[in-house]
Amino acid sequence: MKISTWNVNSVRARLPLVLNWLRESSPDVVLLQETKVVDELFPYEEIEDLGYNIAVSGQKTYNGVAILSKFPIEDVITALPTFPENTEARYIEAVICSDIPVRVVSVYVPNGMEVGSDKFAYKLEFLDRLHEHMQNLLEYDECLAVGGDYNIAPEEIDVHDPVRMEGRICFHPEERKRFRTMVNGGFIDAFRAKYPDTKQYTWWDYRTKGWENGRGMRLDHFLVSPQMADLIKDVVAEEDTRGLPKPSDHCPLSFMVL
DNA sequence: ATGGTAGTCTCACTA
Repeated sequence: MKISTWNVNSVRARLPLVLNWLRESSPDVVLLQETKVVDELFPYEEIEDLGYNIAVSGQKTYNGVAILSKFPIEDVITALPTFPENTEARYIEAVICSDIPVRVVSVYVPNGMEVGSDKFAYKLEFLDRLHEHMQNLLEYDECLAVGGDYNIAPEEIDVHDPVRMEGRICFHPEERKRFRTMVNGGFIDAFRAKYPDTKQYTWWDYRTKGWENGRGMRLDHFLVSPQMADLIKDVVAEEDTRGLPKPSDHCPLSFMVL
């Protein structure tokens, strides 16, 4: 079984790339972020034709998350229960009915725009509320994978130039502290647990030609429960997709279980 | 380098 997360930066603009990737990479479960489409206009048919069930939480123009699964999807929640006043489509949770049931979350953490701005405060608040809910989920003692675009590079190894990046958006101490709190609270950073010393990015800036320059950040993560971590055989960032024509600025991150 | 690129019911906003 293979579970992937991918910030596609518009599922409609990216549809040919997404369909090709689904065919070639054939993940069993996919967590999408930044679908940028209302639920009625989601490209259900094209994706269903490849054998996927679909659950979505979308909105116009911005944000939007979804879950694709070759197994039945049950118990869908389309908002973060601990943040009811949040109206942006950044959270979807469901149970995947495979041999071993797996609870999955697709989350799109706010970017924060500029350190000190209202959007930065919103990012920190979202992370606090997310952590609160994740702690509640952890008490179920089940296979749980919270995947998505956290918009946080957790450690120095996760950015190209940590000195230059210090205190800037996605590498600010207040963001990194919250990511650490999640790990200290019992979650496992699936990629980092498997590869303690490997520099691996999942996002490269369009504007500064990050891909061409080999400069990116590791912003997309799977935080998993211990029960899930025990079953993980490997974790890979499928960065080849970033070099294709009309790419997303993020690449898929996937883990395999037996 | 307060630039640059990409996406969206756009000429402004988010990332």
